[in-house]
Amino acid sequence: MIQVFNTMSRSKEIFKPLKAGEVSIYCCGVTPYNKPHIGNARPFVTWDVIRRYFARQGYKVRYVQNFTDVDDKIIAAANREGVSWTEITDRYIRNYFQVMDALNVQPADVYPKVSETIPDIIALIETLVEKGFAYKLDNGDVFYSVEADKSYGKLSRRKFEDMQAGARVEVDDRKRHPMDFALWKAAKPGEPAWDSPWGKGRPGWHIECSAMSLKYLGEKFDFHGGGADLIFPHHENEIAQSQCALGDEHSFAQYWVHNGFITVNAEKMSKSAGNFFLVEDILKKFPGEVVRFFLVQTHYRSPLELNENVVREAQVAYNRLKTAYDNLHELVKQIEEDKFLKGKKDPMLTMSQAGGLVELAERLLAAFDDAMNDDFNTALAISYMFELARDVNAYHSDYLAGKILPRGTDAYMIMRVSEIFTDMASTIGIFENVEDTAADSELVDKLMKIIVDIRQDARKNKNWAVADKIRDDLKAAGIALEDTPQCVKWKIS
RNA sequence: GGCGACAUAGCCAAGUGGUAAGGCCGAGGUCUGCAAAACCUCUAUCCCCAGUCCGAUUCUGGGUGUCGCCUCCA
Repeated sequence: MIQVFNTMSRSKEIFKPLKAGEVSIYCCGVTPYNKPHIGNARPFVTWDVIRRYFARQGYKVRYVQNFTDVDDKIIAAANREGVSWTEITDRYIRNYFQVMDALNVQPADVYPKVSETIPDIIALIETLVEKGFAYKLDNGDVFYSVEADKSYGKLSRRKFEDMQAGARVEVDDRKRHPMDFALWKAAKPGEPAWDSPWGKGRPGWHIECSAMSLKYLGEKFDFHGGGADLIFPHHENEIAQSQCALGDEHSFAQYWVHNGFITVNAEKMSKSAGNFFLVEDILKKFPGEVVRFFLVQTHYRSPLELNENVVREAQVAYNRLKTAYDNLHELVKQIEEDKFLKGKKDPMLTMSQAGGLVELAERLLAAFDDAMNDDFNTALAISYMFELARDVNAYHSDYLAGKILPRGTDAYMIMRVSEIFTDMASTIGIFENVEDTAADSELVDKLMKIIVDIRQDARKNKNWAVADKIRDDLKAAGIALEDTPQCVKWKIS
């Protein structure tokens, strides 16, 4: 049973899929007019974890995320640079995919664009005009009439009177009500424009998401999400347009999920405030999976303060889990190479030494799922990974010390523990880009073996000065050596 | 002005009507030639006041503080 905090009801609700065993999700994507900052990336990582979890629970997931590629800011950027608007959108869509790839975000099933959905948008506006929810002006603009919609404001829970109408909304005498918003904007010279029943023009903001979500997910779908700043006016307006056009207040998204903001000095990161950090720049200092781990270590609805220190802490924590992950794989490798698995049993080693560990792992996996079931509480879920890591590392230490060997029943138990830990890791989306440094590993492996052998000879002769110099110099070069009872390990730090 | 959220150890961060997960940092210890890694041990009565209750950090009211939305914004 999965519970989700629904912004519409402001409470946790039991998730009931519209179609058994299936989940449909629409997440508001980006307007490709510049590079994404870390705050922009948060919803996509959040939804990536949610969809991964649903998939692991056996749901068939359909995930749609749009590009709003027709927009004032895009046109402004194109004019500023003296290039076509498509050059701007192509460039930043490409950049978006690069960044998401680095953060290990799985691709959506569909990436609709406004420019490719114009007929559907026009049809939707026509319906709204016909039903009396929208009106056309002489210049070709079409506005949505909030007064015609009795339930307008239900998501953000606000009333027109409360909104200081006119104070911060652009005054426009042509509108029937100050809160009315544009569905269609009449073309101005030099702007992208399409033919419509109201003359040449382009869609306003909001209508495109209604059209795209309805087109690719149907009149009813399970989830709609994005950053909390989209609650009003964007999602409010999407609901208004969609439900009035469809004539069904139960249509459109069933659950509204909004993530909290990333803050800098406790204040919301935003492009307009200028206090933002591009994902691209953070990735120059930290691996993508570390940045991702940093994001999911906190519950998605909580604010997340960003500074270099907290990301560095996340890196240390990430490395701790990675060590356990590597230790498990080392054990599994040992098991796979162990001839004992192929038949005979060692009478001295039949007693289970991994029994406690596998029991703990199964219990923690259940706890992990419970946490995820409770509104996708990744912070709690991850804490169980740390608990498992502790005992895995303890077992691994005993193995290195020669105290135990994962044989017989224990071999299977360790493989199960590894499976569980990997399962948890892949749900939050880490330890999947492990091949990063392995590209030229063959040569490096050979070189390291030579160096380590020389150092081992020095150690045998108690020539500590040479042994330590090799270790220190390697450390300075970014390679850490660890002497264990059985072998010398090295890793690029 | 309207609406809303949050306030937990040095830092980050979960959570519950019955005296509080996890991570970072720090201290001590085991192991090691030394180190690293790993493991063990130690570090909070949950912003303030009042109320409800046998009992509140968790519920209610008030206060203080911080932040958000109401304009583009993830």
